[in-house]
Amino acid sequence: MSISTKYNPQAIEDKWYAHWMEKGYFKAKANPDKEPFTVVIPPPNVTGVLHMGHMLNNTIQDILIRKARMEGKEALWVPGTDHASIATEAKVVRMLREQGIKKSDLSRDAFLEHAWEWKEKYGGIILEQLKKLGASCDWDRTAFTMDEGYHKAVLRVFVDLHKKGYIYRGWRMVNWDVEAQTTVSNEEVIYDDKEQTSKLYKVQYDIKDSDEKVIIATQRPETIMGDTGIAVNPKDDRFKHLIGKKALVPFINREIPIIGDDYVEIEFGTGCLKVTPAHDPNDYEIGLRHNLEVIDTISLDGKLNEKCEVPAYFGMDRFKVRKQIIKDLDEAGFLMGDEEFTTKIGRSERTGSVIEPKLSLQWFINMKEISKTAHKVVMDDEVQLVPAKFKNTYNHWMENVRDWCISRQLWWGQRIPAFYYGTGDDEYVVAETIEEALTLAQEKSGKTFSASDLRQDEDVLDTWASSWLFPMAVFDGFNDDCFDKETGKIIKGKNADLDYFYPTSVLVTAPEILFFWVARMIIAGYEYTGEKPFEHVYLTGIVRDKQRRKMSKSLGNSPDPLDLIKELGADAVRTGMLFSSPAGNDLLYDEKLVEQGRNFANKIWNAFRLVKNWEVKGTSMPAENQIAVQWFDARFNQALTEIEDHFSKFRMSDALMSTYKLVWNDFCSWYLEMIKPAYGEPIDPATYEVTLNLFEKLMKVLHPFMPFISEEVWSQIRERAEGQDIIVSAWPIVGELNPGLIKQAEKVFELVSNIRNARSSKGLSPKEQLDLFVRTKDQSAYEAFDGTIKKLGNIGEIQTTNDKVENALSFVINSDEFYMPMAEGAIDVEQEKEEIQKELDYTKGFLNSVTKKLSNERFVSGAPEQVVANEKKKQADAESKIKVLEEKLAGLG
RNA sequence: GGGCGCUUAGCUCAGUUGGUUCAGAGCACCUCGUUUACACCGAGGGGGUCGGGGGUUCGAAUCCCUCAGCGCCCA
Repeated sequence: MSISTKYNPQAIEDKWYAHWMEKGYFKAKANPDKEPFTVVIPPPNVTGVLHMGHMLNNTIQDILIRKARMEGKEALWVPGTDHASIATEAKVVRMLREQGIKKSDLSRDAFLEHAWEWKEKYGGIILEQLKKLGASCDWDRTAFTMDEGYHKAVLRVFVDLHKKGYIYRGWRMVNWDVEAQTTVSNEEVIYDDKEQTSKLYKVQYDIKDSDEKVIIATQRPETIMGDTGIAVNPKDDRFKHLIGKKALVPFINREIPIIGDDYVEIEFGTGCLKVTPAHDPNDYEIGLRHNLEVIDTISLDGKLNEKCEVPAYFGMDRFKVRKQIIKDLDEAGFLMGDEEFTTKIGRSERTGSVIEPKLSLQWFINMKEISKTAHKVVMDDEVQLVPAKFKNTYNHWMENVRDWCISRQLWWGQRIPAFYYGTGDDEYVVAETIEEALTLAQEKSGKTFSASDLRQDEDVLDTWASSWLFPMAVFDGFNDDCFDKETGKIIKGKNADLDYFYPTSVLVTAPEILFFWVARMIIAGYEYTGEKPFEHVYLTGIVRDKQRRKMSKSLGNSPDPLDLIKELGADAVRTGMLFSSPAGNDLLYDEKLVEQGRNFANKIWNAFRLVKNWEVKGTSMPAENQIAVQWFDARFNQALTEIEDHFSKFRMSDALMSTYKLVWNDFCSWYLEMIKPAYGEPIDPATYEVTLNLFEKLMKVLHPFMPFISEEVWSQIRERAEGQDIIVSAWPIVGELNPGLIKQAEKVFELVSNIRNARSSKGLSPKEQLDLFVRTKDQSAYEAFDGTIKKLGNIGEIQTTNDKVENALSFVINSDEFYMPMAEGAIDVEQEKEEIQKELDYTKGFLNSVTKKLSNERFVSGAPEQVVANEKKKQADAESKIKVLEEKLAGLG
């Protein structure tokens, strides 16, 4: 059989993915005989393309799912996408603009048609890309947050929460994105990495009935016309006498009160703060405290309106007005100078335009009450965050949880099911359908309406207000059968999938969306099912480049994952991502890591070639192979124990590293070398069979990490019947541990290393065979491994001796002495003496420190028995080693 | 400004309640090697006073204080 010396992943990967799909291995269904293991994907955005973050995130999910599947669980990974209201709408608007179509020229329905078209065309790309990675999702269950059922669920929840009193409508200071013409959440406002230099302008205000003036400092002089107060710190001796007087706004001479408020920092600026409640969140709060008027001088498009009372500014953009008013103030003598200061300017994550704080009527969810359980369960580890350090962050957010503004001034998404029948603030009803709304409206108002009298709210819901239902909604948990509108709960026993697969097992996601999404899913989960949505939340790190910069398209520092897969293979990419990725730690991406993964695949491939190319013939298993098999079996069990432990703690990269070392070091470097027949010689059938078994077990452990190569090797290593694929094979069980044997083997390996080392230190070729004399008290220690030592150390004869051997290469391990006789004159006695003396000095120093410790009365009485006993053993070992070395030295003359 | 966290070998990180194998792993690096699975390899090797200082203790990478630097979340 001829197999390439290089592993070539491309053809193999596509072949196996197609095979798995065809066999339906990814599909899961409610099966009471099995334990469920469920993962729902963090739905990628429909506008997205696969980036390195997805690679990491989905690799981890696939590893968990594949392992669970092999463990005999009903493993279900539900894929899906979310509709990404703002991002998608922005994309569609841009696309239309390129075609010369303005959104404002389209009706809502016409626009949505374009949006759906766009979604159908591009929305599934990312899921297709995940297949290249090997993701074993149940694709039949692919969910989308605007699917018909999902859409209904979102509306149903809105109606329900409104009924329960959690949803209300109110005026709030929101982050207004002038360009996208919508509010965005606090989390969607980004502040520049670097602080920016901005100017603080000093503007003088006259005081009514007084010759005194106040000078305020502001970075937004264009909002002056919206001022309704001047605030000073009541402790500020410079100004406190002014409190209660009236100041006059420049140009328009509006009388505004001077008030005292602790918020004002005495040191900052001039110590006088102009208060513009309509255009600054802090000012709004001050305004509330002092009952100040709210004058909204900036329109939704970012231009000043008539309320600013200066006709020259009407319809002018806020930033243009800033430039203009500085000139005007200066000319009129109000400007008293400016100073530079550093600030951070908030911009919209979506459009990059400067966020305008704006007072507006929005829908909110009152979070205090509804989030209580979700707060508690994480603190109590009922829902476990991994790594646990995120509990702190979570706690802090929950303790200060703020109401959630859920309306967005967009068209793409779930339109808020509120229907207005009049213009009054309270003249509306909330209902799932217009028919219900009509009934409710008539009941509430006592009047008779037709459908056309009702006007549905123009806004849609925040995308997170749909994705927070994901773990329930993907199982159609809000359908008419199982959702009880009276109690606002999902009833058990009405939905087989939900009953079986929910709560899900693990959620794997990025810490960035801990609040956006994770916390809210926990809230929704308890609200509707009374249960957690998932047992564990595994928070991955962020993928960064070597300079620790976040990977991003705009920086161009992210490789294209698909190119990478094409070049090096999906298995390599998967392991590469994982090699350096402890939970919650950022991953510094380096293509070297992926290359390491590729090298690993190649190593496995060549080990496979070696074994597969052996000629099988002969008699029984030789003794050295028997011990090798026993040892590797013990080592495998030990490693598997470690690997299981790592998995149980979600230490995925450690689990991979243990597997890597088991395969490369223990199996390839030691075991295969131990049993490898001499060149051209056949291997005995028993050793061959056992080796195939071991290889199979290794491939199983490897499968979750490297599904493709493990399946390929599995398929070739033995004849397989239909359906005997590794993906559905049984995960190995830890067998008998044999720590004694492992220890013994370690000693032997150390001996082999010493032999090789001694040889190479004398410049001898490894091919040159030597004999070995062993001087030891425990002759049995090395006996079992005689054959191994001969083979790996290229030793001719092994003999025990009671005497020193002259003219030999020698070394000491613990208190055992080893000699390899050399030709006369090959040993440099002086050099030898020097080396022994060096080791002797070191050992004496070591003994000294141990003895000192043991002669310390407080140590002997204070330390645990075990520790003291151990020190005593160290002392004895050192003493005997010194004796051996001294004898040796004496023997050399 | 408030809260949380980090600093261990050139790089990325382990190090569980202070005390067996406590100073480790992978990669990188250096030397040697075209040995018959693999140079995407093999054999061997060097490298850290655990950020600085102080304290508790018989004993500290591990606990406490402090200084310095970095990061994250919230305002």
